Amino acid sequence: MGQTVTIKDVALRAGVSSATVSLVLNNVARARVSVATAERVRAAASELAYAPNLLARGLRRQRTNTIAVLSDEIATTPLASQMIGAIQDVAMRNGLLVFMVNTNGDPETERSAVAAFHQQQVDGFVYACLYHRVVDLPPGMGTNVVVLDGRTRRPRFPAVVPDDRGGARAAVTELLAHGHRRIGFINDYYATVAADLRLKGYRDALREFGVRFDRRCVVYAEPGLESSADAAARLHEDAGVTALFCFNDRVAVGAYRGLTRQGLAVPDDVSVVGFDDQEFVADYADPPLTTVALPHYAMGQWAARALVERINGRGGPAEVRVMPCQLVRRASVARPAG
Amino acid sequence: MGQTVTIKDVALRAGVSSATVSLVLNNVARARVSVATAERVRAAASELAYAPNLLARGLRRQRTNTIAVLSDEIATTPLASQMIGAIQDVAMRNGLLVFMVNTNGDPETERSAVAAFHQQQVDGFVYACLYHRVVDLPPGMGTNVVVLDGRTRRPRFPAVVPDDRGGARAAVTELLAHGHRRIGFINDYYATVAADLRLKGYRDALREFGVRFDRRCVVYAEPGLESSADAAARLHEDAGVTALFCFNDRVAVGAYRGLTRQGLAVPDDVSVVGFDDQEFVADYADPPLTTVALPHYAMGQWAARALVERINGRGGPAEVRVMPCQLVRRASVARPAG
DNA sequence: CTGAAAGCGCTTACAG
DNA sequence: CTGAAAGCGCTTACAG
Repeated sequence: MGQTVTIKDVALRAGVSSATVSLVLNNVARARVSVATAERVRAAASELAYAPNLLARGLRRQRTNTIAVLSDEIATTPLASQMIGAIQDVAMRNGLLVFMVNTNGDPETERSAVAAFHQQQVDGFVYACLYHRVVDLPPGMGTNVVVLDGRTRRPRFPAVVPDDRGGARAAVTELLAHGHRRIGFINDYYATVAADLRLKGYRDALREFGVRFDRRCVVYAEPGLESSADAAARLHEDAGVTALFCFNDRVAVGAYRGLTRQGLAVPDDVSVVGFDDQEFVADYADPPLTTVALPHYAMGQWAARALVERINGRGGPAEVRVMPCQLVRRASVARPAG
Repeated sequence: MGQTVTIKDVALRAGVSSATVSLVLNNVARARVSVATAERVRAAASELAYAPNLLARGLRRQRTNTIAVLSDEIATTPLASQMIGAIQDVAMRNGLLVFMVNTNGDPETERSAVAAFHQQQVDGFVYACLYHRVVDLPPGMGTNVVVLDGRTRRPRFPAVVPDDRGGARAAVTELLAHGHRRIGFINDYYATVAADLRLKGYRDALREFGVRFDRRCVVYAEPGLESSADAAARLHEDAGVTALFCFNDRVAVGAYRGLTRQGLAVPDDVSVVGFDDQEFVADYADPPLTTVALPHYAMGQWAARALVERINGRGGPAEVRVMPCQLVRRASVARPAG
């Protein structure tokens, strides 16, 4: 840097005080600067390619136009990079610069990151979760906080989560609408918020079609393709299922595999629906997988906008926004055989 | 924020000047402060939970301990999030906060981002590319710049790229070592740096094994599974290939599909090797794909470290670091049939 | 050993 | 309409 041009240089060249330069360049309405002076100032500024030092401005204004995104290693997981992209887009459009850190969910790291960003005088925080969950926020983030893909136990801040229940309902409805009545559900092994809500959505759909819930149709798969493959095979053999709703697309890929091994074809013998619409998984499956899209971009956008509102003092109440999840139809659903 | 505690509050409570507080808290060696005074200062600081305002410090020191990562929409692509993770890890360990923006490679956006970060007085830039390429950097980034997964035409800054050529050579050698002699190469449709280098690596391996290069064995696939599927089928039928080296894992998935349609099994009838080691693609393929890993984490780490060195004035010459690419053996390679 | 002063580069009442 | 002054919260020679 070294020879940076400051407001003083502009003032000198325009033959005015630096106060006047500031007033002109910031378009301060109540300051009635003569047109001629303003003109000279602008000319000088542009000739010198003057750009205000944001540190000095921030120090003086007590406002930095920066935000921090704390994430649960989110930035390193393919699924959620859309959320980050959305935040950045909104930030840019609002003249905000964004700090990003990933804490791996470690409370110690979170704490120190929050402290560091506070010292850096950020205007607000987005706390982004790797997957839909109920979180305990690190202390001391202040009041300009928005939770993304998660929510706090008590609604202290705006939060946005996907409509897992509605999405699951849509997925299972798609199967029911094709005539399936024996529908298996391979749920997540972990008792997550999403697992719980997707089960509820599964039952919702069944109920609406007057199909009785049969607990033998729901099964929990451990991580890894093999567990899902086994689950799918069992569900077909033991529970006589003609369709499968899978907790996510990766589970669905496992299910494909289990079915194929039994000599069963998707969707001719068994229909399959996934969840997430994960790129290179759902679309690369053979046949391409019908699934439910997680609205990552929309959630990120909503969160960033909510934060901007808060920062500008126009923040509403601490709403938990539930973002709809669209069904994406591809080629893994057909009417039941026979 | 509002009632933040400043150095003045600490000074008041400790009964010293703010200069002394600063000296003590920064452990300034040449300042000989009495042990008793230092003790009082530290006590006061900790009682008040004082944390220095980094804006003020930055303004004064002309050094902010922040860096900016400009990316080519890198952060929104699954492949490269490892690079970002690595940068953040190194940054954190060095007390650096990181700004992140993705410019979608738009020169206009890049320019304004660079300007904004300059105004924010960042200490340096990482210019991160989506894929290995030769780039024109936006003007005015100054001297503390490192290029990640790309390099400039002239070596002005440290840069780190993957060893595409060596990786390709390793991939094809794996095939040759299993006894294959007719080896097809489905290369990228676009004339990228990577496409060029991987072709060179392919030829290197052939040469080492005394296998003559046959141009009918190399083919270019457009984006999308179908084009790769066709290419694979053609290569097997027309060129009598028993093994396939694919530009990347996604192409390999397409190849699997084309082979399967011909009633050909991987690896019993045709062996396949990919490139990238893309999560959920290479490992989820059936059979799991032998491939070459792109060293994203290592590259990100190297870039961040090089930037730290530069910032600290210990930067060496503008080296282009070529990072080795490891072969990852899975289940898609076998000896040729018969 | 410690304090007063200047200054980093801005913005914002306050005078005039 | 415009300038001098104070102040945001630090750090760093400089005195003493």
